[in-house]
Amino acid sequence: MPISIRDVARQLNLSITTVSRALDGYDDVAEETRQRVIAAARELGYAPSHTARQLRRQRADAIGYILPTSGPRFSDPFFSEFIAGLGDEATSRDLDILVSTAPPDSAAERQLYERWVRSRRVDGIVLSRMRAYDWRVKYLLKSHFPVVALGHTLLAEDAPQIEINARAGFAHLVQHLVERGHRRIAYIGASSDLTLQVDRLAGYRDGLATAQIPFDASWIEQGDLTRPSGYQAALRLLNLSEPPTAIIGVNDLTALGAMHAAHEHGLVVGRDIAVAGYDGIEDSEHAQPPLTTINSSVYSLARRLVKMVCAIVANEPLAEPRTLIEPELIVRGSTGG
Amino acid sequence: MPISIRDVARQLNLSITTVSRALDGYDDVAEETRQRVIAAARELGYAPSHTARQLRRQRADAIGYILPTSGPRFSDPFFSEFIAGLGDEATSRDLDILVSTAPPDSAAERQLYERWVRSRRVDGIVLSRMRAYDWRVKYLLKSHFPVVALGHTLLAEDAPQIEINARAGFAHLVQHLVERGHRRIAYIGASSDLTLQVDRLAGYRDGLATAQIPFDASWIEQGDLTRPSGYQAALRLLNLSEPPTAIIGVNDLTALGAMHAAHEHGLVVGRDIAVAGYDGIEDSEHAQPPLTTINSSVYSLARRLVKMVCAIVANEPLAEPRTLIEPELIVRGSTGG
DNA sequence: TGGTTTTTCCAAAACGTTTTGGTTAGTTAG
DNA sequence: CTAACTAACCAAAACGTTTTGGAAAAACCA
Repeated sequence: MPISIRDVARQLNLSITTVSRALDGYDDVAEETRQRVIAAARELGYAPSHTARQLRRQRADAIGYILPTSGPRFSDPFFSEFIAGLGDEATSRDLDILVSTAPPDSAAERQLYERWVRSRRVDGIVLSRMRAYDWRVKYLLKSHFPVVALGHTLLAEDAPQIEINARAGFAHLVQHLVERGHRRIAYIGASSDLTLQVDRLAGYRDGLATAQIPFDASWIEQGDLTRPSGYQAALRLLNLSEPPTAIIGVNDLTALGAMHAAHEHGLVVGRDIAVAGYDGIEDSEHAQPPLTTINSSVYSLARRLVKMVCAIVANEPLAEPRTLIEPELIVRGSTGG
Repeated sequence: MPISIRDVARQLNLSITTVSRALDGYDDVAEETRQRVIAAARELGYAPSHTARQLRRQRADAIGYILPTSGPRFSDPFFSEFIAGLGDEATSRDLDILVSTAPPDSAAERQLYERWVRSRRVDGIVLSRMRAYDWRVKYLLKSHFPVVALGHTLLAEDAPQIEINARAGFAHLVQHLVERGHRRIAYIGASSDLTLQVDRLAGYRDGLATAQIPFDASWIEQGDLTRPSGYQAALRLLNLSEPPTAIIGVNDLTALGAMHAAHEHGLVVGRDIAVAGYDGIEDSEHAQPPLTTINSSVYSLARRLVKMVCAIVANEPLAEPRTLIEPELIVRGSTGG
């Protein structure tokens, strides 16, 4: 059914070698022959079998990304932006993104990564949602498998990465709130397994220290990076005998959930209470009022990661195996801006 | 570097045939031999090359989905839910989802589909955002390529599909608004190239006719399924000399944008104006007030589509080549519920 | 004219599996 | 004892390309 190179060769009474070399631009095929081959291939609708090329060239022409899903209500816009960036960069290089899904830190996740690596299903892997002692990094580095990460781990050996300086960003965010007169500043975090939590909490504490505000553990809550968990955590904070006058969410979704809780508590966000987040997802602009956040351009980060992993696959030296990007604070109505 | 079946065979002094048949469960290998093979494979960390298996078995073990992207601000939660559903169902079947990105109805999109089909890159393709005269359906059917679609086209021959009865859903939604006392009900749609627009507009008009409200073209606006376009369209509607008292968005993002415009216009959504959407994305619950919408469980639809395309790939008869699902109206605060 | 170089084609091997079609030794039944 | 059957292994072919290493004819130069 599908046209193979043998069909083209037969029609032209040439060898399959000549057809292959003609289509691939080898200079030992006469130009006239090349044009005949190109015309016949087009006429017959021939395209090389991707699988056969993969096998011969030892290339999958795909970059892998495992989406950390947790069931049906998986609607974090971070990931649709991230995948769009991965996809657009891959497409521009005639690569595809191979996507699979697994709950983070599960046996299923492990099996997937191992399956991909062992069977050479993809040429490289992009990681996100880094854990402090991330087995994925250990495994992939040990396997000498091309990998890049958004964010860092606390491991002695780490994957090549792009990192946003969240610690500085958070300190800056606290400073912004202090300048707005806030002294009771709460923080809703995530699991301390995730290095993003480690960094952002550290930044928060840096900011407090700089402003000489004593750290108070009752201002700390934990969510799971989702809007509902941010909502629940904020309800608890708002029910304190001395509630905070400002809440920082570990990410935008958490902060959006906290805004919801504040609204339900009869507070006017931006006047009675300040709320801020992190990531700069599109939803943060559309909140009411718009959410103050720290912008990390997810789409372009994703594109850079693909570029980076492709360089590794091609055995090119990385200009910068670790890139640290200074984030940008975007002040909007949710902190009275 | 990677372990091949030859390494396993050499270690056991067996043929590669025996190793292959032992691992694949053939009954012409002695049980004792099989156990030795399994142990050696595990010890050596052998996994079959996916590529070589693909070539021999003529299977890609992947389902393709091309994400209709339009640049960096691509953050429609519909797609992260959809991909999560695709991925989870595929994973449960030891398949992967191959994702690529292209602007809808572009040359790039066409090239991608053709590349995938011709090179047998994927075993089947899932389509969404159906166009009325969708070239993709024509091309894939003509190529006898396994394909399933979320939604229908207006073509004489259509792909196997799952369809939500949006027409009836919209009529019902209009009825709901009429019961709430609304007679000036506007509709913000999308491009009429998309069959979702054709169906939802028809349902809107059905609802007006049933309520004996004359259709008024000045209540019709067009967006592009994004929040910002919904916002702009709603501003225009609200600036009419006789503005509508209710606005229906073609999808939830459009409606959320319209809510934003209403807020800016000083209107209280759910009291001064009603707004409703379609899709039931998670964001619709979290709007303030929560958005009345028509629920279509994106995640489970995606899972069903994967199941369906796998049946086609396996040459199994489809229980239902066309499934029509009746949607559920979810009344929330945005329509005064 | 003969030797050397260049052009342009081609057979075979390679990639790593799975499947086909045997072969051989051991066992069983008449 | 002999013929038929079964168990359990194996070489070769297959999948569809790309690459290696020639071979042969034409062109060039002394």
